Amino acid sequence: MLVRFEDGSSKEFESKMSIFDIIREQSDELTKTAAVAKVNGELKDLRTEVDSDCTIEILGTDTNDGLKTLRHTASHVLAMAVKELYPDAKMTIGPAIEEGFYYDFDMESLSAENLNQIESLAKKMIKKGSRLRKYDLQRADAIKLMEEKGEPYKVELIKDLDENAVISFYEMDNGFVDLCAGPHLMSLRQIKGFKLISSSSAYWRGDSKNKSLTRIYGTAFDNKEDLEKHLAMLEDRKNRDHNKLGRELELFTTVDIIGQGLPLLLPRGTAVVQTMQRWIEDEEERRGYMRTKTPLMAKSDLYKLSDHWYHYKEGMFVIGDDSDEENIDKEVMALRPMTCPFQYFVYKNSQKSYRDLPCRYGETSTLFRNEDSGEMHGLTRVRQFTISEGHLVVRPDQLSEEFRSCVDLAKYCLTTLGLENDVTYRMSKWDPDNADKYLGTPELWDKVEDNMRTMLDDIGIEYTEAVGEAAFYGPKLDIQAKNVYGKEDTMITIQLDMFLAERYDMYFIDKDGEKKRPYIIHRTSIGCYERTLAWLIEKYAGAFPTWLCPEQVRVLPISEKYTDYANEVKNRLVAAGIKATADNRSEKIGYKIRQARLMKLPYMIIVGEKEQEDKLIAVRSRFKGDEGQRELDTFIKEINKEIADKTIRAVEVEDIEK
RNA sequence: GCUACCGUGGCUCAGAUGGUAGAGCAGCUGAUUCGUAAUCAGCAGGUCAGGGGUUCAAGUCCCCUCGGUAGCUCCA
Repeated sequence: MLVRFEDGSSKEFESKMSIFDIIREQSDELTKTAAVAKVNGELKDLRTEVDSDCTIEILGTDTNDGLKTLRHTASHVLAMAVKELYPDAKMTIGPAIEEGFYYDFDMESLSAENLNQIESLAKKMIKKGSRLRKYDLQRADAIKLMEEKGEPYKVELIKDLDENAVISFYEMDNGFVDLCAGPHLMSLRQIKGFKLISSSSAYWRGDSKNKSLTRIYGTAFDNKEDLEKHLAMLEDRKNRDHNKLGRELELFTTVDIIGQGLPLLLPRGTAVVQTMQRWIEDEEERRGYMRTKTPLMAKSDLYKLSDHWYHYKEGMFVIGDDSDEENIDKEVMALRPMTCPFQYFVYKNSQKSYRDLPCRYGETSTLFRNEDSGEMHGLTRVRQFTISEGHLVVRPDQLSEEFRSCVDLAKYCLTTLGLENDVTYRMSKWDPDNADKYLGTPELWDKVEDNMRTMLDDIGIEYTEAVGEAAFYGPKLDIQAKNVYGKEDTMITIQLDMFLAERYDMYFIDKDGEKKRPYIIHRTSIGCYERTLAWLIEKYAGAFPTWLCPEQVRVLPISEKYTDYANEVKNRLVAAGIKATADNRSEKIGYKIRQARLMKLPYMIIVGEKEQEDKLIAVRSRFKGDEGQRELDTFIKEINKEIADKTIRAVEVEDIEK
């Protein structure tokens, strides 16, 4: 057989051979770094035997697939160590994930100390080294083996496989065996950095009805330096975490007695949000939106009309008891979890002609959602939030153009905030296997999803498709972003809805004089302000672009002698519309600068004898450090341009201290 | 909602095995009047999240509630 290699070379082999042996024929060195291989483009374990002409791409531990293989093998080492220390632990699954691996066990939960013990044993095992031997069993034998080993979860996994599936196992030198499809490293010696990160819990098969398992997260690398770098990066993330930074920078706080998921925006946080809100409201109005202001609550009947009541009552704050038979006539209200029906009634206030469409309604809308207690987090998952909500009522022939304009607006917002490269687009589809969760028929869903796909392809954005992520009334384009810990959230969503117009009996009179159903686009432009603020804090580590800063300039007199001049400068800045303050405390200049830097201010103006005499100012920025003296008017002109243009100024000097 | 961990002055944290709370920063007062990331001194500040229990004695042990963190599950 003829084996072709990635580099273009090829070699003839007599008989069938494992990929590993083929690699060894090539070079002994290569066996030290090779982790896995692609045979004719398909990922294969190095133990795989080839017996016909093929192309082989050898993937080292420095490649994505190679590192993934290494980490998968590391998860087996973890399992081996756990089984040695906790023989009663039952193994379940242990895959490689983005930044490492995890393994789920049915066992007691673990303390940090337990984790350390497991880690040291695992490291010892790696140091000792072991080859991994792979062997296949028929289904029945596989079940028998795992029953003998007392691994009920493995038995369950095997039973899910096809009757005549061949099931592979990997065995270590010490006899530790794990059911696994592979691929795996040939031996443990390639694992050079191993670290357990945390333990937590996870449900068996990801279903909250199932048993809660103990999950151990870890990571592994093919060299120590990368591990160190990774751990340093994990540490650095904490410094960007909005939940920590946002409190330090006095942007928001929470108060036990006020309640979970109910953050208080402090003056600084409010200033940032207000700046965004004014910008977005103006921008939307420029784009033909009409602003509404609708009630924060309504009778339950309103939500019944849309089916929200039946689909999401658990997620609503209901006022009054609708199960109280005695007072069946008593009004039951609910705080609104969305704005849709309110704006529908704005539309329905007058009869609409085809000429009136599209109707674009926008509202800075406060919503209430009764999230489960374990779900709340900082500003990203809260029970009350304010969103740049909007609904477009459109004729079918306008759908495509209006959808595009919504995407356009969202992209404009992202670009202006400097976030456009940090998002991914996801088309969220319904789940035909859970049809009762959705309104409408499969035919309609197929139609509207095809429609969305066409529009997305037309616009030319790259997107993934996700089953079961749709709203109950239609598919969504979700714009996703990851937080500092890599957890993904929806920042912006644009949804197609072909059901609710009928529910609320919305129509327009078409050219032919007939009543027609409009389509509705549910959308947000900048998302909800709390979540977007959180995202911005993490993106900029609290050092917002100047136009968003709650305090743009702080005037720092060298000593109290120059307080009057400092105030004069500050007053002129404020009069010019700049968010400026003066720090007139009798502190040394270095101290004042330090504090202003810690609060991540973009500009400091330092005034002393020289400036007062020459009627100048000395500028220090977080972008360039000491920028020297200039006229105040020049500075005002420059900063006002920076604010008006929403410039994102690049930082040219590094912080001396974090 | 589940599992685990955590909750000590505004903030960050120290307070083995139960013996009656301590530091730094911030704050206040005074001194200092200073040229680009921390001037000095003094003062004040805590029913140790809340409630219940065990004990001669609880910040420390147990239970409940509230709140926080991580992961899971959920997210119109």
